[in-house]
Amino acid sequence: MKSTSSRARPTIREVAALSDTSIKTVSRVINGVSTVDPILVKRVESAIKKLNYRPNATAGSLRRVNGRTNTIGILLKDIANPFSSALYRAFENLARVQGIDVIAGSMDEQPEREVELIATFIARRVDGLIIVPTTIDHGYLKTERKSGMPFVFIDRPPNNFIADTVVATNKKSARQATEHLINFGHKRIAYLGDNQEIYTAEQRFGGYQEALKAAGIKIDNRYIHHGVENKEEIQKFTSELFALKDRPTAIFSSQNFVTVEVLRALRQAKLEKTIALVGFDDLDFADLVNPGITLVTQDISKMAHVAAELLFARLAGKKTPAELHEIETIFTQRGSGEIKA
Amino acid sequence: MKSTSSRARPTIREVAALSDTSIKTVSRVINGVSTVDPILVKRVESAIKKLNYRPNATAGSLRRVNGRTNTIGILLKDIANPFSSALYRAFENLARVQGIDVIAGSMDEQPEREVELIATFIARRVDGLIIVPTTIDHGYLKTERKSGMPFVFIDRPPNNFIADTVVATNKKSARQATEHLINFGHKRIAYLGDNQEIYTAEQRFGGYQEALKAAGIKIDNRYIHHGVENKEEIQKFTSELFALKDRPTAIFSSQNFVTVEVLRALRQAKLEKTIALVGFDDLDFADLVNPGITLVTQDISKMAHVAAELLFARLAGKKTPAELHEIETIFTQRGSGEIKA
DNA sequence: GTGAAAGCGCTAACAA
DNA sequence: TTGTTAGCGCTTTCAC
Repeated sequence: MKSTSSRARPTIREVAALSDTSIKTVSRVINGVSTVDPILVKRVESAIKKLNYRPNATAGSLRRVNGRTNTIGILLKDIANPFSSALYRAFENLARVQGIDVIAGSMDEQPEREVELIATFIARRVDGLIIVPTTIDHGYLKTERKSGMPFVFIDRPPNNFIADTVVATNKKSARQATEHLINFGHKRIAYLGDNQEIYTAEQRFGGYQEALKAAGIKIDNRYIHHGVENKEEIQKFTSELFALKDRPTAIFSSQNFVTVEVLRALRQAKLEKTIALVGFDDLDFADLVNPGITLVTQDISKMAHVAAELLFARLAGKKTPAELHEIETIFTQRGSGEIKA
Repeated sequence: MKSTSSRARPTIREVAALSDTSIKTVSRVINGVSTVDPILVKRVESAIKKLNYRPNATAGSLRRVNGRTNTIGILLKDIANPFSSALYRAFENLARVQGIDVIAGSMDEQPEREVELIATFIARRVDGLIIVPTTIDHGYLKTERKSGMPFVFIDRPPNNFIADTVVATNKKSARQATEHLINFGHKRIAYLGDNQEIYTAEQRFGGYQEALKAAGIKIDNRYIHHGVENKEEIQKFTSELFALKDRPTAIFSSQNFVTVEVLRALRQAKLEKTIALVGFDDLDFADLVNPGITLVTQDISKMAHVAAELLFARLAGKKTPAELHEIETIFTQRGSGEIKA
């Protein structure tokens, strides 16, 4: 037998030697197999304590029959964004009760970063992957699926790849939000949102358009802005908007940080009580400003639950076709959306 | 040789067979060893592509000479809290450039959860650990250090355990914030903060006390509240506070979510322009309410940088005594803290 | 420059 | 119930 190095971590072999039994018995004790003599269990446990032995989980999964690492990976837009971190936390809670750990990565909408992170996670042999995808052809995942790795997409569906997907009712909810403004007499309604290549932005803009069309309101491109790279861009667009003779009487903002910038611009122009505002996504201070901000909120907890259940079911062997789940949103009126035209 | 199962992932052995070379050469190609014949490199690379081979990182680290997994663990209070997620993101960025992955866990101030998560992370053989500790005796980590695992504590120091620590200048900054209120003529200044067993709360309360003492103001316990389990509790305390005949003319709030609740209470009582307010921690809407909220903000990015550098230095073998770094905060006046008594 | 053999720490299979 | 042996997929050692 090898000499016990005092620097390195003790291994299962050293525990077996100290407790005068075999490594297999130690393995049984570690894994809580009930058929071990209680006396041996005691001996092994005291040896573990004495040596401060910590089983090596990565070594264990190497030979394990299903090769599971009890880890899932989650790819987010940006963990520092409240939507992402709330999603992450929801998954953390759901995974923990299954004894599963979560590893995460932020992609910042960069496709090459998505590919890179997926490669990293596969190299770590995660059991499954939850993905808020970037705008990219996901065909490259097809070969990956052959190895049995389950994927669940959340917030946006994949492109050119079929997999379980959980999204909010983006189009329908955006339409309802816009109709809400129309019901308050608005006809000149501005739209600000992200690049239309992004699924959620495209859907929400679609809902906005549907509402206007249904109400017989012509779409005016001067009121519409896609692509919100940075705050300055939003400030520039809104200041031009507010300067128009026939400026809009209401604004629909299709994303949380866009709403924040729009609000900032409205307050600077002292128009926050004049121009109506409805936003998509939650803001934790929505009720703290005056007027409060009327918002369409995604049910993040529900989305995470549905996605997690799907993933766990796939891990448990569920073989049915990929499912698409649309989760209802929550609409909360707080004042900004109820300003009349 | 074993037969190639079409279901399982290909291994290095199958790549070697297909490229008609040895597994050692494949290993060299994967790891970018330069001494391989370019022709062999080509053959191996095309076999990798053909088989869609993905190296197993966990298997690799098992035999690797330093045993590194290129993973660090980070233990947070709650990843859904903006302070935590900003920290996480900062570490993610810093680790990525070193080719290191980050795994995280939320502890919700529960000591048993801390112990559990540390055990999990050690079982995964993380190379190092960044910890926002709960209130617990960290003596149990002493045995762990013998195995060479570096620990860096952030936001709060460990108890009964010496390790690198990065904190904000909590006491000094709280004192300055309180002095700021005193300079605006306030003598009745309320304090709301977390349980004093929590280091940051205790330090910040200490700074508050120092400022009052230095100004010759007697501390009035009716104005002080420790322990902020839930929102209702804060609402209850503030409503009692506002009902006092000699109610405070200013409030110092020692934590982000406490400030939000205080603000909510002030607005409900229509006192937000009457009672001054200074808060510790950042709020992303500080400039969007009226008056804007005067805040002491921690330099999260700097804290993460310093902590990460410490950790990487320890991983690189730095053996000097444990260091304590105090990072300066940023004070931003926005109106709420400049209301006169 | 290349490869055969050993072994990392653990679990599976099977024998005792 | 317990232990022995093989082997997970890779890196290391060392000989060629």
